[in-house]
Amino acid sequence: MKVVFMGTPEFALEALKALSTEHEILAVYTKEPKISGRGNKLVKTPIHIWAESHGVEVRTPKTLRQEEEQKKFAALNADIAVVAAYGLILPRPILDAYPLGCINIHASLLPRWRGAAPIQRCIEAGDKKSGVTIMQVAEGLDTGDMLMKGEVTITPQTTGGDLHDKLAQLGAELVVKTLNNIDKIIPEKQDDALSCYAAKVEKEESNIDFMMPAAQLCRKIMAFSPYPAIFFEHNGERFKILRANLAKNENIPTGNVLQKGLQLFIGASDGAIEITEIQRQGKKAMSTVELLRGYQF
RNA sequence: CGCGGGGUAGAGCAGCCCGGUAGCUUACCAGGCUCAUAACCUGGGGGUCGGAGGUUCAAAUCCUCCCCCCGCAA
Repeated sequence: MKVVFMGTPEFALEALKALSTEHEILAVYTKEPKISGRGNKLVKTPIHIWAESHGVEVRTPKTLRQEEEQKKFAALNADIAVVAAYGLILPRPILDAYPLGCINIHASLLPRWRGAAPIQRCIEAGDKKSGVTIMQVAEGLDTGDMLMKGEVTITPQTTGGDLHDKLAQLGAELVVKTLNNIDKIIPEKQDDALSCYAAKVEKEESNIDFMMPAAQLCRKIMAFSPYPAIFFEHNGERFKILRANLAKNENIPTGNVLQKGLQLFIGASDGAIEITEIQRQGKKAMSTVELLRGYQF
């Protein structure tokens, strides 16, 4: 099939790679390079870099609202467009440009967790499973008809990063499968009554909230690990918490950070958590045991 | 030129400002003590102090350039 791929972050890359092995990628749409990172350098998206190194045309319009862009899109004459965390809204003319329309790879079991940050929000909420939904793109936010789903389980040890990687992989497999069976798949409507929204992750959220119940704090830490990561401040330094679990038998005052031998605890509102993986500012991530060999709280 | 931290024994850190051939914790090895819930005591091995120049009688420590890692901001 002739495919136009639209995506931006790392999450989309697996899908693009998988599609490229079985289908023809006519062009790639991605966000334009932006000033980012140390030194404020112009950084291209992972999709952009991959496409360039594989000789695929890259397009980086700021918006698809203009008729001119829409015509250029349609002129590619693809069979279908595959979208994965692209970041731009697709207007009607784009959705209707190709015979098979646009399908999206969404990192949740829709209709649960529509929106921007399904990976983090489902762990934070304590869901026992998550997955990927391949769906038709509609005008509403992640409301289109579903074509295919795949599940993965979430354990208390699953971090946002772990889930991200698994879902990216799963999404890649499913989207290929979807394209190969597109004529046999019967689209399934979403039950709006079961939907919920995964709010964008805001910067302020990564500042630790000691008033949270311990269990919830743990989930949030795992959900936000490794990025953006929950942090606390101590001795004027910032420490990212990358992994934590409930500390049942510890009684630590809310908001206190307590070192006990080679263990590190933090008091939440109704109990304590033990930090097991941590990153001191300016340092690499390491197990708490390693840090405590040389650093005293 | 966005702001900043760091690269020192296997691991984690101190020392650097106020130059004088390196220290702590842990791990490892040996011996001792002994049933200790981070067991303890004694002894021991292990380091081109990221790389290259420079200043100096002398540089991990001061100066210059380079490489690598990371936090913040966006």
